[in-house]
Amino acid sequence: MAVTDTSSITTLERTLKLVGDRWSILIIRAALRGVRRFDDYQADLGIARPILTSRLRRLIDGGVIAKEQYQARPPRYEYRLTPAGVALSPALVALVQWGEHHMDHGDNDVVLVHAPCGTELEQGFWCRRCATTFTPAAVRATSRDTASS
Amino acid sequence: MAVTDTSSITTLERTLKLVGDRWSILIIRAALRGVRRFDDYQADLGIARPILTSRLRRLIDGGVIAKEQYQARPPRYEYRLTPAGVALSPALVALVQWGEHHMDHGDNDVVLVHAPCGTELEQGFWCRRCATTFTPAAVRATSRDTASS
DNA sequence: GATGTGGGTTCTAAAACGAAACTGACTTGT
DNA sequence: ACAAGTCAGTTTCGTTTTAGAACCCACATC
Repeated sequence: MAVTDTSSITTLERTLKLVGDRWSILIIRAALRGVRRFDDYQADLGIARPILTSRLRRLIDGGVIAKEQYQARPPRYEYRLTPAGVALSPALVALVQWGEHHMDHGDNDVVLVHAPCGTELEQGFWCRRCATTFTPAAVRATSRDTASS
Repeated sequence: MAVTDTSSITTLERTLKLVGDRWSILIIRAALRGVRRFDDYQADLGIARPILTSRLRRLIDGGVIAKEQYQARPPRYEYRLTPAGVALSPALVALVQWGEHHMDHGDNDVVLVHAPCGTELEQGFWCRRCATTFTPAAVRATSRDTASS
């Protein structure tokens, strides 16, 4: 399975440097749930305040979260996802999905479903041209130049 | 967007405790690429040996990787993904995809494509019943009982 | 003027990480 | 037989990150 190749190591590594820790993904999920303010993140996640400070800064630098002032005096800010941050939700969903299916989940049997019909969703790769879904085995990495040729 | 709910916190947290560090995902990618042996992981990733030891142990305990003896004397082992480990590839792909699109990638423009036709893949949520793809906005979390009703 | 709130910083201890060397059980070459 | 090499780790030690508790500051409210 050729999901990656040598030259893409850097990108994944940098992505993981940004969100590949125990808190960032949880912060992003909290943001998706509507959490906006410092203290709310702190209470919601049970994260230590200095860590939250540094994670928020890193996510802001990485373009995942935007810090917006919502009142002038005293200056108060809220932290909300950028479009790039929202675009991380497939990764988040993939992790939640995997956890629900493969971790020994004692008490909770939560599943993610297609809201309109209630059917459990599958996550797949979609080819627009072929109008088909396919498995990881049919994924290939290539450079952008040759991809469009 | 209702990707998650309160009761699934535990599962995501436990999932991240298993694979939410800087190395585990990279180890899994190496395994997907065919890396099998201790020293090969070490050389491929540039990871410190003691860390590799502890990560492999954790991934084995988590059911992501299996340790198999491939020769008896001296006992030598290889570390390969279990089906659960392979099932993490959508999450891995989602992260790679996101990185390619949203990180400022200076020099590498690698994209993931549908191997048969070379078209860049999209990652989506697929509803088997409706035979349609949909966005994160149409995802809802529910308990397993009510999901199938 | 006392207390509360939001958004942090400082300080210190604990844990994780990394580099390099060492161990142990064999295999291979001479 | 003896030296050197391979694989899969462990040990040691020093550095970096992370966690937790407490503190600080500007302002708002009672």
